[in-house]
Amino acid sequence: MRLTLSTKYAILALEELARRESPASVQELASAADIPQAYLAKLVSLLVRMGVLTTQRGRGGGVSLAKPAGTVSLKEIIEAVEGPTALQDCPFELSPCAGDPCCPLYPVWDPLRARIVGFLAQTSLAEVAQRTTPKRREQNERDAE
Amino acid sequence: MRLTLSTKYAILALEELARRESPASVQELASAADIPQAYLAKLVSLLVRMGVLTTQRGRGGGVSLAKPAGTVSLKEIIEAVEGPTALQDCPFELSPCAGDPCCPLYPVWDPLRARIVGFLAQTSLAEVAQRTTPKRREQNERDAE
DNA sequence: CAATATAAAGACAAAGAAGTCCAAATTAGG
DNA sequence: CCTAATTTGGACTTCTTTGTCTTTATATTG
Repeated sequence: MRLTLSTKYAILALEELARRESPASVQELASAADIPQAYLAKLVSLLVRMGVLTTQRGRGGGVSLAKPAGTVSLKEIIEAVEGPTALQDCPFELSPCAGDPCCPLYPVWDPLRARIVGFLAQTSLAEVAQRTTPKRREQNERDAE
Repeated sequence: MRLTLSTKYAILALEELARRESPASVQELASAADIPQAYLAKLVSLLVRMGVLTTQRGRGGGVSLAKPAGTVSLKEIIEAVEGPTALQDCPFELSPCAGDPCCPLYPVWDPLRARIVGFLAQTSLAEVAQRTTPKRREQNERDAE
């Protein structure tokens, strides 16, 4: 359960993409979601390798979702960015939590973790994109200043 | 909710200390809890400044808890190490979660966060030290190799 | 006082995350 | 074919975390 800024960027960019019909360029996504463009370009590259995005080079090209937004879970995105085991271990790192009942925090942490992961697996990009209100977008824009 | 290795080290070292009656040297703690000694020395120094530990220099000196282990919460320790707001924000960092209902993850994350923080506030170092079984200690020692 | 054991503090190195820049490859349109 | 718009890839910087090393300050014991 160690999430970096890259996860935030990935979710924000994919969210933005899910709200559009047509492909968007990295530049458009970066400015819409307020993400450093060159950094996002690398993230996009990673997400293509992980099968979350597809891209089209050249004029008129851009980035598209590899699957419908309703079928992409947050869990999938996080694992693509942070690695396949990112959601398994305890944030305290006292030990790899999933499967070590000897950890003193295990009895409390594990059920919570299970609920979080369950939620992430259940929640699709489409839902997040829809749930993000215009109000929140304005807030983000203000934060950016 | 951004926790680093330092938090793990702090909890392990304090746990070890809580199991003893008398002060222990940084060296003893480091080897018992398998933490790099010089790094732990700095952590101890921080925890002294934050009022969690007291130290005694010179021969026969060492590190002691500033308060009884039953009165030190995990929350306190985490905030001492990571900063006072470490437990407030969302691990996805989509926005500062505590108090931003516009975040699309807020409705799900915030109750979970509240439960985690509640647990951390309720759980004392003494409980964790007690709950840590000898089996776990052996496991940690094996892991160290 | 001398020797020893200890914490404290600072400089430094290593590794990873975040961010920037630039050149190359690819595609569309004129 | 040429140009513009794109992604791709690599080199590089900067910052934070983690880790090491050395010196200094402080206390105890004999």
